[in-house]
Amino acid sequence: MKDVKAEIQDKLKELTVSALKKAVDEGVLNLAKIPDFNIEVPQAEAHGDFAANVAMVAAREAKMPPRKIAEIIKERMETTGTGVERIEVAGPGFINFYLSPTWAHGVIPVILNEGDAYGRQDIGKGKKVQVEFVSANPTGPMHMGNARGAALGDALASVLEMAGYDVTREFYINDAGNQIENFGLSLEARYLELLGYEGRIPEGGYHGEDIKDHMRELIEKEGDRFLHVDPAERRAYFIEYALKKNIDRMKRDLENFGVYFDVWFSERSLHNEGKVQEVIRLLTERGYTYEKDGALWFKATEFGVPKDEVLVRQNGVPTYFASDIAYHKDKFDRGFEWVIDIWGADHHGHVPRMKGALAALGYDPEKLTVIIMQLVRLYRNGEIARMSKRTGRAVTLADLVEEVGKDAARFFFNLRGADTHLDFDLDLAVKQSEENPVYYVQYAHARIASIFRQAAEQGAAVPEVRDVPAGDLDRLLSMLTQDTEVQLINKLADFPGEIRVAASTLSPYRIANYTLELAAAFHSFYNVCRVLTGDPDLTTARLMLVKAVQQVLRNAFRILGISAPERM
RNA sequence: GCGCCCGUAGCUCAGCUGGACAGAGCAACGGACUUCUAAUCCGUGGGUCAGAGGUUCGAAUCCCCUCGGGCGCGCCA
Repeated sequence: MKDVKAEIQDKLKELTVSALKKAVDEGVLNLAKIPDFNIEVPQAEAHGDFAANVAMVAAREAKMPPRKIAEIIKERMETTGTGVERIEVAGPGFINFYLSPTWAHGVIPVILNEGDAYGRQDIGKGKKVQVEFVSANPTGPMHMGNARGAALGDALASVLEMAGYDVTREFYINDAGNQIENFGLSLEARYLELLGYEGRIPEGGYHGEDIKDHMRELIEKEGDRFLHVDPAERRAYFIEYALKKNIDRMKRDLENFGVYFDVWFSERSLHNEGKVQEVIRLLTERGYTYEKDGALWFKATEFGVPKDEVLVRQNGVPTYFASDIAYHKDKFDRGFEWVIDIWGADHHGHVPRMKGALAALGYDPEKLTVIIMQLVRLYRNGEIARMSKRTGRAVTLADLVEEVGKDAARFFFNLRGADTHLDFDLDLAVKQSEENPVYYVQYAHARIASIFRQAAEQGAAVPEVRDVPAGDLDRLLSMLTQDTEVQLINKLADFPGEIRVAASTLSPYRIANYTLELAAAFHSFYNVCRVLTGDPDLTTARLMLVKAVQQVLRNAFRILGISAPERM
């Protein structure tokens, strides 16, 4: 919960504000109110540890050059006992703060004390949020797009948990509608074919090998008895049979990918419980529907959507849209205060009408956030590979895990934002698995584990922080003054802030990038500083440092769903 | 045609939600293992931030337009 860096920034801001107030009181500076400014970290080290942009922000109102304002504030800054070593005015008017190199050292005991909880924040304040992701059609195996969605959604859910939200992971099973009809017809066609009869897969049906496999297996178990069963009846049986197999397999594949859902929500249950009919009735009651061409339409245009949408087809069957409205209504009725959906880019047109429908029902559309994830383009043998599961040739999530590995795949997907169009070169990913960046970050963890094994042999151990007298702790940690040590410690102090930003911008990829930076800082340190030295105090201090690094790596890995190996 | 996303080094991408000279990895080249794992480190070269305007003290970042790529615009999901 503690954020050493944010505390320093707050303190510097307070110092700056009071200096500025003083100047105003003295009449040297003419400002009606304190301007909105921030304490940021300069990208160039030479510019200090922190910098305030207050002078530039205030320049217009104060009618004074920014550098002059900065000087005025600087002269009135009260820095005794704050760790600030010097202050300089630079560039267009930045006030740069140079702190004692040990300003962040206090983060080490914080990390060691908080352990797995280090980085946890409370910006969510326990708010109930649902993250719905993957939600792949249960008509076949999951593809690369689903894999990306799984990696992204799970990491996002974890980031939100770390940020203090009460998160539920949910998978929506599309076990109703047209595609299920086609699924049944496809299964039936294969069944007939396998028994030497003529079968025809309908337009929009499924041609994959998995459909055949299902029926082959069924024939082994139950023979040809369905030849004489009423077609509608046998299709229903085939659907039940294959759907269960597919869903079980999806659960298994996702678990192998390290993704676990709290809720598997069936679309069919919405129909069975009359919730689809109810939502259609409600929309009609509220005057947002009309009949045309024998179908029932939703007046989406009243909500800024380009065209109205069909809710119930001419044949009386509700559309996917209708059940999706019922589904989202149900989400809010279950008490979620915030609902996040992760959809593929091919569904983005669905967003405004979904929000429109929620508004029509009297729900706040702002409480629904839809993350549009750009599609994965798969390359194989240097060519674009079609990902349609209907060709039966697509690389599945299970293939990916087997070929590339869970850790590499999950890390790779979370290295980029949802916005990026992702080209996944399968050959390259497989071939370069040894060079995959995931090994870089995991190696840092394994190296630290190795140090501890070595330390144990030598009888050196990391002391429990609570066993070390406070004065002693400061003395030990203040020995860590080499550049690589200071940089590494500063990086550790960044973690809580990274969690906050990743959560508030819904960008778990930041955490992956952070692990790369932290690992880089550690590897640099490792090549310069020996941990196990002849000096017991220095050894203890460095053991605490690398223990803290290992802890933060683990916390980040947990979010990303990758393992923390003890050896590599 | 209209809407959404993207365009940063040879390649893949960051760029802290407007800050001080644009960064990293891969690829190329040159160095570092009798010491806790060299799956590592250190160094060198490389960019008109697609293009043109605008807002601002200040723009890769925000707004408008153009060009290029992806995806949508179904009584499919």
